[in-house]
Amino acid sequence: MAKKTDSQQIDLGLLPTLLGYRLRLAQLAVFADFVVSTGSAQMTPSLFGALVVIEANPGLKQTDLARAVRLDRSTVVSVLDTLEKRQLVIRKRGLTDRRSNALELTATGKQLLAELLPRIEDHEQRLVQNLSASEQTTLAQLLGKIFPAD
Amino acid sequence: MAKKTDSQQIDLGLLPTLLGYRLRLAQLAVFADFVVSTGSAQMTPSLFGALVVIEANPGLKQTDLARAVRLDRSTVVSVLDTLEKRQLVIRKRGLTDRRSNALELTATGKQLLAELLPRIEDHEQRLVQNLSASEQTTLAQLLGKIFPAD
DNA sequence: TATTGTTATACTCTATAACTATA
DNA sequence: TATAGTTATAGAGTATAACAATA
Repeated sequence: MAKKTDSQQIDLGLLPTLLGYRLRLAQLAVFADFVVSTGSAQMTPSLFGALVVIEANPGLKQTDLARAVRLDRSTVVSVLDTLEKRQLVIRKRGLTDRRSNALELTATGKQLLAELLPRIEDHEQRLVQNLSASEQTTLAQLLGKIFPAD
Repeated sequence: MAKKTDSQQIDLGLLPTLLGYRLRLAQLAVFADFVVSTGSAQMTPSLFGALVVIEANPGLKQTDLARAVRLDRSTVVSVLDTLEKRQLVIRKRGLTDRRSNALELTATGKQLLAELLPRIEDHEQRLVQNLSASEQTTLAQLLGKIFPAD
């Protein structure tokens, strides 16, 4: 029996013209692919981001990490709890300031990150596979103009 | 006294090259501006999206709305509870199928949406103010290629 | 049997405020 | 006094599973 209230084509109105709507859809797709790409590692963009920043800035303190990844200090605590529980990161006592922690990747953390990098590369490629090289550059530039943040 | 662990420039590593990172930043900016733009109305992109879709498809049922805005049916229940509590939407009993609700904007809902539209217009303009008209078109196209969804 | 809306529940992500230890 | 990290707590936002009414 055919449906009474026939669903099929719902009119999205002006939504598709809104940047925020586009971004949300794009992000849903990105997140889903990210998780698949990193599969067994139980990774999320946020955990991965923390690993990357710590690797690039060994010894940085939590407050700085928080600013870098745009999270509250308290939020970073739980990110690090997760990472430390998985033995990917260690919190060393700050040398000069004993209030702070000096964050570093463990050997395991470095190894995982190294393994992850090519997968993230693939992930990135998959996302933009419908774009030419120049389109990819353009997209990055345009997004950068909306929110400059390198 | 100057800071010991000098924060300032944290290296974000490869993050700025990742589409997901760019999208997240862009979305943070969009959301913040959206809330400011709609200010007094206590709006969110998600509530606004529901209003738009209901206006464009009066009488649609919750399941269809859920599919349209890519939320679970159960999630849509709470969205509609909020909207109905604010008297912006009504759930009418389905005519042909009494299991379903036929969703409609109330007069208040239509009015609010009408008032909101120019503000959303401004909001959108503000976001892309650093882009030329052609760049705006390009951006929409490129995002559409990554996640085609009109 | 299947679908619609709903509830109960839970999980993730995030922030605010207050605490402690250090400075 | 001020800062670093932490805890306790709470609020969005989301989903899954099970349920009653209806098909």
